[in-house]
Amino acid sequence: MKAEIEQAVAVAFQDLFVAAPEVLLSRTDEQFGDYTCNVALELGPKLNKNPRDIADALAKKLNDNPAITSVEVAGPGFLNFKLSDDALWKMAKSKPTQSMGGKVVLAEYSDPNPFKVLHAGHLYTTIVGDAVASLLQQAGAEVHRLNYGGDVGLHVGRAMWAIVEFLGGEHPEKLDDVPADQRLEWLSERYVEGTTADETDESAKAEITAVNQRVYSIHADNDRQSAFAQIYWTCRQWSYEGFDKLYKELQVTAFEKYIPESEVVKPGMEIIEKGLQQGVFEKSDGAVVYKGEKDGLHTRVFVNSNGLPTYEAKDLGLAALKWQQYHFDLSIIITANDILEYMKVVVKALSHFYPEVAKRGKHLTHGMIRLPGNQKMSSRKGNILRAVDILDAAESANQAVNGKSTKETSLAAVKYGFLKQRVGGDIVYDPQESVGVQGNSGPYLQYAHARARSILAKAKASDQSVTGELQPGERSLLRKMGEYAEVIDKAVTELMPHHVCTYLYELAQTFNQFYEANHVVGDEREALRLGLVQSYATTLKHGLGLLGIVAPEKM
RNA sequence: GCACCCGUAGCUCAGCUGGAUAGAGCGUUGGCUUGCGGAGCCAAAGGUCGUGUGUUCGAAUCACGCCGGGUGUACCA
Repeated sequence: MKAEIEQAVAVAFQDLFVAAPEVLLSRTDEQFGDYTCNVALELGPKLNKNPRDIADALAKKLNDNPAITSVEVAGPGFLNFKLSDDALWKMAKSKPTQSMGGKVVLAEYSDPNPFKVLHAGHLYTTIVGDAVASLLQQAGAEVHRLNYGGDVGLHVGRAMWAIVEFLGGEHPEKLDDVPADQRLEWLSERYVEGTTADETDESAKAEITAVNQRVYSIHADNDRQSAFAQIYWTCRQWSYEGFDKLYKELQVTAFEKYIPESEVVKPGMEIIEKGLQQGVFEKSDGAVVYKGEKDGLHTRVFVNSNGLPTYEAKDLGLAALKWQQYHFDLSIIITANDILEYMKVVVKALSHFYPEVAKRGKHLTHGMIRLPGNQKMSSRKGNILRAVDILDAAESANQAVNGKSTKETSLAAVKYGFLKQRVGGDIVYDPQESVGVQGNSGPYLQYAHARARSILAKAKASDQSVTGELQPGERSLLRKMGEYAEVIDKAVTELMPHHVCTYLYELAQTFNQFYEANHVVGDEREALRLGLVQSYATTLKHGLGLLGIVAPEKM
């Protein structure tokens, strides 16, 4: 409908003034109409004409469009369109655009590292990534959800060193003594110990460097036998099992697969070799570096002086691997913004080998996840904000505020609390507010949905497909529902799920206003109004579904 | 130093491909209930959109400077 009117305006404009403008309609305050268009204002000066005259001429020409009941010229030259009731009904039924139809999209997010805990940032990208992936999927994309994590690297060296210390030597059988429900906790304690030793103890540091090398060797030699390797594989498995358990609890869409860093070492190193020959990379102080200064960036180490690949080299390998396996149209990576500059260097280096891959990549970044009150968290020493801390906080706040806590509401609280904020800056998560019985929260929307369902349940089964002339309150509601498809399209284009949150909340408010003033069950307009309620509940549920939030029938 | 990000109501945030009186939630103050789920609705108070200049018919939105906060800046990820 929007596109049709834009087209009509463009044609009318061309008829009148020859010039062919790009016409964009936007939503406007209901007091002005349904859509507004400022093309006259934009082009008036260029055509040396008074914008109001242009607008008047356009309005006259557009007045016979059946979808439009009135075109008014307002202010300095806005064209305000009021749609017919028929058009509104049609729009409320329209589906979001299949703008990604047939496209292959990779979505990489969450990315926790084995041997470490899942922290609040991982939780955030898990939830946002799931929503972004769902949005793209509904737009027709073939989405592959990928999870990449460091099963090799310095942090593993640190953890493995401390694990062996703890076990009093390379005794894999002693791992049996660690209770199954405490494995993740136990591993992260070892990691913290290893990190402390690495930073404070010179001899430990040397040992950790050696242990790190040995971990790489496990993969290079495909070692499943040695005592050291057995410890490694067991602990890595513990990590993956722990991650899976959390994802299941979160009720997010399952990942298609994990890509462990160890698998991208080889392809990464091959690119480094090639790049050294071609002069893309150079040796410096025993390390292999990419000099980013020539591109306005900075120099980064891709292979350290011990001959081990850094994250940079592995990321090159990851990109190559993804490309070979999927030949994607778009590859999204969601991470914290502290690696933004880093990623630019990697992408620049990558563009020498896979220019198309570099072009099709999209890096979404987010800020710190904080609790209210600005509690400082050090990522170094283990006193970080963990994923489970957030979930626990939501649950106890739910209990405290509402006197009861269900999994549905607690999860909705966390997910909506994260998602309603624009992806980019720091995220403040307030458990109290997120479970809030009033206000802009996940549980509020769940309640709004349940209430609508309850009205429908109360009504006698009747024809809910009645359309017809609308009264003001009905019209406002239907008008708002018609925005849904546009909002989803916008969220897809911008990869910004928060637009969906903002909209759903506004929709619920619009409904509540309607509901306050209009009876549904038993009213002479019951059939038509039931149709509106039905459509509202469905829209709400669908929107929440895209955000990964369930909408129960009852609460 | 250089690069990038951020600065909108007491708090947490929308709005940013320039447009009509800058919007929500929480909190504060007041009102609405013999009615479909009051977890609601209505209303009030609260803003030099960090700051200055510029571009424009028009700037929270674009450009540049400044102030304030954050992150990155060679062998961590």
